[in-house]
Amino acid sequence: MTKVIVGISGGVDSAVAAYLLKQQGYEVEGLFMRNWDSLINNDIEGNPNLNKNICPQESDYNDALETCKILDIPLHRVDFIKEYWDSVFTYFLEELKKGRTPNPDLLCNKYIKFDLFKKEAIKLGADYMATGHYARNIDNKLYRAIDRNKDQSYFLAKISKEQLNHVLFPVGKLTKPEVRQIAEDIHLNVAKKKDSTGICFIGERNYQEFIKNYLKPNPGPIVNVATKEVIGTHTGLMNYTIGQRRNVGISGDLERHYVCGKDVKNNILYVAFGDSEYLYSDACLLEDINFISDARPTNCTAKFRYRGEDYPISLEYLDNGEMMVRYPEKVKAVTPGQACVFYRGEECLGSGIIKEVYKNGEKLFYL
RNA sequence: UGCCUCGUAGCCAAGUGGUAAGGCAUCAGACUUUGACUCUGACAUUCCGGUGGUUCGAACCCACCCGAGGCAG
Repeated sequence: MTKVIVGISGGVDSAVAAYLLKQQGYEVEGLFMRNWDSLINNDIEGNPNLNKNICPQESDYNDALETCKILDIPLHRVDFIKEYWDSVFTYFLEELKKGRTPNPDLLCNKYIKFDLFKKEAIKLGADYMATGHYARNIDNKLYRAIDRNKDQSYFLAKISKEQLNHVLFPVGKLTKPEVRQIAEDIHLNVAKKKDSTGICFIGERNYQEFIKNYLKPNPGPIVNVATKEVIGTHTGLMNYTIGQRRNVGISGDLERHYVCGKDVKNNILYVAFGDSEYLYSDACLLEDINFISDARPTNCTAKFRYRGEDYPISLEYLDNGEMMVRYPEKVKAVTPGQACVFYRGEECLGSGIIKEVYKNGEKLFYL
């Protein structure tokens, strides 16, 4: 019998994934993973769960146990707290120090779920591993989920083709409502559990407070990018992302204002007013390129943020391994540190990390 | 010292006799496996610098006081 180890998180998607595999005749076992410990990791400020008598990770574990009992499958457990810290969280902090906006979940998939977790699954005798991701793996090609609203292929865009070997995404062919319906039909304990949000394995946090646990705030001037006027004080560049409106902390006889750039060297936060041209760009330079697909197109589409739109782009492959992406349509709030993920139709081809942002052939001085 | 203007929620700011617009900020939700963006809702319970007065009735009219600024000098 073919054995599949399913990453059981304590949520609906992985639970339904396990159920579906069992229906298909696989020998299914669950593996619960814990990668964050609020006490060990000094996750104090901005943590809404400290005063609760059970931490959410343990509560999720209990849900996972209950789910596996209902499905009548065994549940294993493994902790990668140190590994998560070393290969995901330190990167996250280093990027923040550079004034960039990292997306730790892409690294979590690359280094934890589709590496350490997979190795653990193999140790447990797995022929395949499976997760509750909304994405599709067809012959080691990564495709978007059928449910475009829940598609998570963006988060998988840093893994390799090899990492897709023997990987199943059972809910990728279903819509979220269908998954919920199945969960209800088989009376799963987590059928109505709210979708999780926030950094994967860490959860919802007051972001600025959360960061304070690890990085010293360094206040500086907020400058109107159009007039160069100083119009306020920021709490530390790491607390802001490009395109951000809320929590910028200036007020007065003004229109809506958005963070449009950062000068890390001079500790300046640049702000633009209204639907400003300063928020748009038409090209960006990518580093840390990863291709899942063998295809190397010069024209395709791309997303610049999770749940962002698809934009038509052209790709230029540079000699140093970096890439120049051009999008004549102009895109709002393209942000250094975020992943630019390439698609050709339904296939997710790969990604690069945004390094510099350009408009009219010039690197934007405020980014 | 004389004259003038102004003083409305955290910040701007309408309203000039009939019972407090709006914007920004903020807060709370929705959405969301990255910090957004977007959307929805709440936001001066008799109060418009203070104290008196006129009036059926004032933030809006009058007097004085306090405070901010400007012009004379």
